[in-house]
Amino acid sequence: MDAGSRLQNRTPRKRRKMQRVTMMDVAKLAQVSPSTVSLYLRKPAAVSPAAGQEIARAISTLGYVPNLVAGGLAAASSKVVSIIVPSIRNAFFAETVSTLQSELAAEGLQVILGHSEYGEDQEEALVRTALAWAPAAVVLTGLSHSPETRKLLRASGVPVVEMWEIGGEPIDMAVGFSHPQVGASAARHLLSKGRRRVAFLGARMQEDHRAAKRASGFAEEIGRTAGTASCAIINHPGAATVEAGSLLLNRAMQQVPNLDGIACSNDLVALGALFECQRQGIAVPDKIAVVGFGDLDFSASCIPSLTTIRPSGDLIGKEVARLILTGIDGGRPAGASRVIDTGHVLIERRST
Amino acid sequence: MDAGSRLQNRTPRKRRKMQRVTMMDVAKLAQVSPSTVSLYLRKPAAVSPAAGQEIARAISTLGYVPNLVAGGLAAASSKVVSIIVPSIRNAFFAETVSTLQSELAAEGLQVILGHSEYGEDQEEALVRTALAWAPAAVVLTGLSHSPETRKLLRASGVPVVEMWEIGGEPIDMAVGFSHPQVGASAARHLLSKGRRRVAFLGARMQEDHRAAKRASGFAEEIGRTAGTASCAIINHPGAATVEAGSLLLNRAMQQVPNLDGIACSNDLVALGALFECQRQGIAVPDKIAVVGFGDLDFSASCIPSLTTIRPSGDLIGKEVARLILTGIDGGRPAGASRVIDTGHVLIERRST
DNA sequence: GGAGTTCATCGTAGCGCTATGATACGAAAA
DNA sequence: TTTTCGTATCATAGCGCTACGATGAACTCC
Repeated sequence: MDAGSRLQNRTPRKRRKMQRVTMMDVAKLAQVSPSTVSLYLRKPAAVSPAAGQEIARAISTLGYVPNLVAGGLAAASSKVVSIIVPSIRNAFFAETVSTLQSELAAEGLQVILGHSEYGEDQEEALVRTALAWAPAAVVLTGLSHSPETRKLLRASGVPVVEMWEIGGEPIDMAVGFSHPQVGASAARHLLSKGRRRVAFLGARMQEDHRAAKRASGFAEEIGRTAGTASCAIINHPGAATVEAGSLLLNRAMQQVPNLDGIACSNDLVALGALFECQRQGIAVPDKIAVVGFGDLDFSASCIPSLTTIRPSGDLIGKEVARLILTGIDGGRPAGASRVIDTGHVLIERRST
Repeated sequence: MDAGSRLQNRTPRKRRKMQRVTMMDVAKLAQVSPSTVSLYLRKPAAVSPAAGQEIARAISTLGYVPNLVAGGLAAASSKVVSIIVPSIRNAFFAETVSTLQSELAAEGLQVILGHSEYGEDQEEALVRTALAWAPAAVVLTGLSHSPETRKLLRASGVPVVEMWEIGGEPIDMAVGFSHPQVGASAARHLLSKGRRRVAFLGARMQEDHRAAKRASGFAEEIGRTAGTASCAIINHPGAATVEAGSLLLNRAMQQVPNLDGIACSNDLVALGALFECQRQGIAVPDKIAVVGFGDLDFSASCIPSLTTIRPSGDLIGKEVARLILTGIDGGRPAGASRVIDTGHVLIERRST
């Protein structure tokens, strides 16, 4: 078949003609070109007030909603930030994501959420789909990722922020604090209260590397002063819950005779330990001092109120947002400012 | 200037040539056409095993990541579900979102998250941007929305699921339970325990309409048996926290002499009340019985363990996912199945 | 008055993919 | 042998928008 006949029987195939209102419709009604409408939408100051008003009127008359998918394709970068956290059920990450979402939304960026359930393979899959959106940035939790994940992200050229942990080599940028130092702070605090027979109660530490690092920071600091013999690290394979706290306390008491202080990887665990002490009539802090981590909602109000370490998930969210936004505005921060230490604060209350 | 010269000085403008690996590159390497690659990616069974293998090899060699933005534009519907909740810090919604995200991710759908902070205007803005993504579905919380929000969503033709509440006219589909009935259940339970001088402790009830409905359901049921005189509804303008629970309990005791039972709009509030009782030496449940709502992590473990109502945020998430997925597969459910009642369960523990 | 300089606006080529209908090629049926 | 049918593959027209460069008109400056 020759080109002629091929051309001949080419029929203009019709496509599901969306009756979506397009920018073209707005342009026609406002008597300007589509480019002007696009320009108005992106930088209103660049079009004349007269035209601007006309366009605004047309938009509201037609109920025009811009198609960000098309915009993203044309601009080769969508107004999307992909956030991957281990679990959104975790109050820490919920707080960070919440703050981050607010800050980014204020600049017209959407948040796409994924959770990895502490699995590196799952994280890798999430990163893969995340990149498929040509996102403005990708936010990951922690510094431990599969080599493939790092490769993918590096190759993509997309700004990457790793949050909730510093102290290693970030892929691109990092915002967080040092987990070993958190453990050490807890240890020093217990030591300062004269405790020498202590334990660290953690949950899911095979997968939650950050919790594991808090534990080893704790053990190291204790070892320096009191010797390792009197420091146990107890792990609960399941999630960090109040119930896990009860179980862990009992195991700790078995393992460390005359236990007089515990640090918990999470305030929920600490609360569980507190409840268990109450149930067994163990005086807190007289007999056992308790330090938590997270400064959750209830920590100031429980009985006794909980000494804990506040990591400021909120501040992390804000800093991540700042990093992303300055990154998008052009100059990506270089050098030292690529890693931000948000620190941690020990809040002393009645439980120690 | 005539058309000729216009044509003449048209230079092929170069555009920031992304060196992104495209489907075309894969096609070239695999010696097939781009359509075949696309087809393989969408329905692998439709291409021959030989071609499929060749394509798979090319994809992995090049590290090809499909561009979902382009795909979404071409297919006129992106693989995105937009979820809008009042607050992700709230454990209820965190649970639902988490479940929903997992279920949808399994089908290749992404979740875009927004939170409205209980503001209808903010919700409207979120819906507007959500629609700009041509999402596969939009998920909202509750049945109360601004008229403009309803109009936008109806006009868009996008499947809409409203969750966490039923008992009104949904925009499209709804999954949840009746909040007045939850209040009534709590009331009946307290009445069955012989309590007659009761209060409902709520937070943020101006904005949180669902909490307000639980309160009025509670008051109504109490009024039917014990008369309204002995039932107070106390509201805390701030968020539903443990601390609010303490404050609210004190106000309730002032307002209702010989208070002997409380229902709380949230387990955190109940926990605060429990702590306050402990602090003041008020016996629970002997003197005051406490019913919560939510069955949060700590509710089974606290002292005394908390009688509460479980709304199953998890189940809601699953059902919403099911509705969305069947909707996408073609036939949108009609009639009664557009509203799913996930019910609620009262879990009796030691606090009553 | 002519040459520059702004400034607002416009025309249109892609962005990378999917959907549509066409087509090539065997196998089965006539 | 011819016709029909099915299957695998292909070519290409958009999807709706943004970015690029062009075009005039209005000003400014010698």
